[in-house]
Amino acid sequence: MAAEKTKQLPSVWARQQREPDQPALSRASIVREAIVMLDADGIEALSMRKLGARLNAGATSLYRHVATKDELMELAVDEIVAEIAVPPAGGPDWRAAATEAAASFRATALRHPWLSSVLGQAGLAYLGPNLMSFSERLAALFTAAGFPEPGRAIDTLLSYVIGMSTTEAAWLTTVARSGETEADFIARLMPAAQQAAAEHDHLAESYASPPADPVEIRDSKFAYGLEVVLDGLALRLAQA
Amino acid sequence: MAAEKTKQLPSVWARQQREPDQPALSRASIVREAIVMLDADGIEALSMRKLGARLNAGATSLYRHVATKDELMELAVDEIVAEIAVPPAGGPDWRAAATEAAASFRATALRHPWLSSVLGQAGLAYLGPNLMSFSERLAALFTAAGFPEPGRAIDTLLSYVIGMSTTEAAWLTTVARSGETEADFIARLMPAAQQAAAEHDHLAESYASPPADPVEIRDSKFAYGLEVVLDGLALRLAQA
DNA sequence: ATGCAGCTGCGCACAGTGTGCGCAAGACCT
DNA sequence: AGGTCTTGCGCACACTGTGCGCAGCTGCAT
Repeated sequence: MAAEKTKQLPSVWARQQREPDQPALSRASIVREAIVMLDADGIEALSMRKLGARLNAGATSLYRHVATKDELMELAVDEIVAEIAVPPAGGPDWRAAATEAAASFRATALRHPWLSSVLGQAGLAYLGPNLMSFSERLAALFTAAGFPEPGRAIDTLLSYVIGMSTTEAAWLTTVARSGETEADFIARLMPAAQQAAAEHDHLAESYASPPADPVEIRDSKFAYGLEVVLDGLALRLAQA
Repeated sequence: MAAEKTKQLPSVWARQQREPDQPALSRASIVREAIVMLDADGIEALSMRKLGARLNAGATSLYRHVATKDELMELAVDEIVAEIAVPPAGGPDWRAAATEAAASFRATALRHPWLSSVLGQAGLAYLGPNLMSFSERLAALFTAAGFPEPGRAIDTLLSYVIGMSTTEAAWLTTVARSGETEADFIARLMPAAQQAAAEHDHLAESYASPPADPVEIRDSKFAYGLEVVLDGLALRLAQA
């Protein structure tokens, strides 16, 4: 038993060579695997122990490459931000470009729903390289479009996109935790919602409509709000 | 020592009457005290044990009134939502009313920065009574203003407000954790930020401007984006 | 007056969490 | 050949949420 624990057998044959192309443990591999776990089981399922086990390592071994779990999350967020596509600046249609960037942000946030949880706690004060270049590309886009205060326009657009995506991601997480399909979950929630809304005229009416395809509803809701924001921004641009 | 633990002395005189006006433990008092702790020390400082201790009760006693910690958070959120003021519907100026509601939401979110963390994880699927009446009042406001699709207008506005408030709250939480004033924290962060932005032309320029009053900056940033969204909504209203 | 049922609070215990510390073993440079 | 540096790991600590069963109080039925 003690021999098992020390794992150090006297025979050389028992000791296997380490694979050189398998970098064992590295910051990159840790972050990559953390993202896999986060995507699969959500934010509260990620623990250093489980992550270590997934990497054939002890929990505390990870701390050689990552100062703290919070730092790990920062790295994971920055890694994900790289997935957001921002069209190059200088194109003829800034609105189309902004729409594309917004859609890419939303798609990324929905692909990794835990991202919103982290943003809610830590915001965008991360300074990671991918986040910086994301911001830079947005700044280039809006500057080229002629906005006198591109920073404000970006903050406005991003606030909308973050708010809507966060709400959606939280909803999808709740649905996923229930183990049901979205339609089933809605159907099960409906009576409670209608009862809670019974005292409120406008809400009751809005709950009265028959259920439609939830995915389509969310898509068109996002598109509607995005158009509203872009209309407002276009007004600012025209005034400049 | 054993006598201390059982706390049950044989003498009647030692046993003090329970104050009847002190309801000992109740769902309301638990939620109230939880909010106090959340406001004071943030979301990660709230534990059932500490909360119980604050109420002169054991940790597990709370579970008689609250099913789980998550449920406690739901109750706390709904309690806070009651603080958001929405002007009555039917006034002459829907924009002013919407602005007021948005400002009240933001002020509430900044007064209780942990709220954003919870929203990021659970969204608005709560169905609490205060949240329902909040939604109802918004619906009344936008319906009275004449919006053909008040739900979409509300979702758009709320997404912007949530996104901006969440970002702000997260930033303020980070600042608060540092123990410095916001200005000091910014000053300390500046070199790192400038270095990270060095490779990016537009960002470097935006970081080059001298530091201004951060509170004023945030206020005007919020107001700018709000006007943008309301302009976009006004356009929809005019087209109807 | 007596007994019984239900409610409240609590201590114990379990299975987990993040992470500091010190040790062993290998890698690499001198 | 020796010394320094890096990497992984086991142990331990202080803490978390919460299920379980027990003790005492309250109020109602007999």
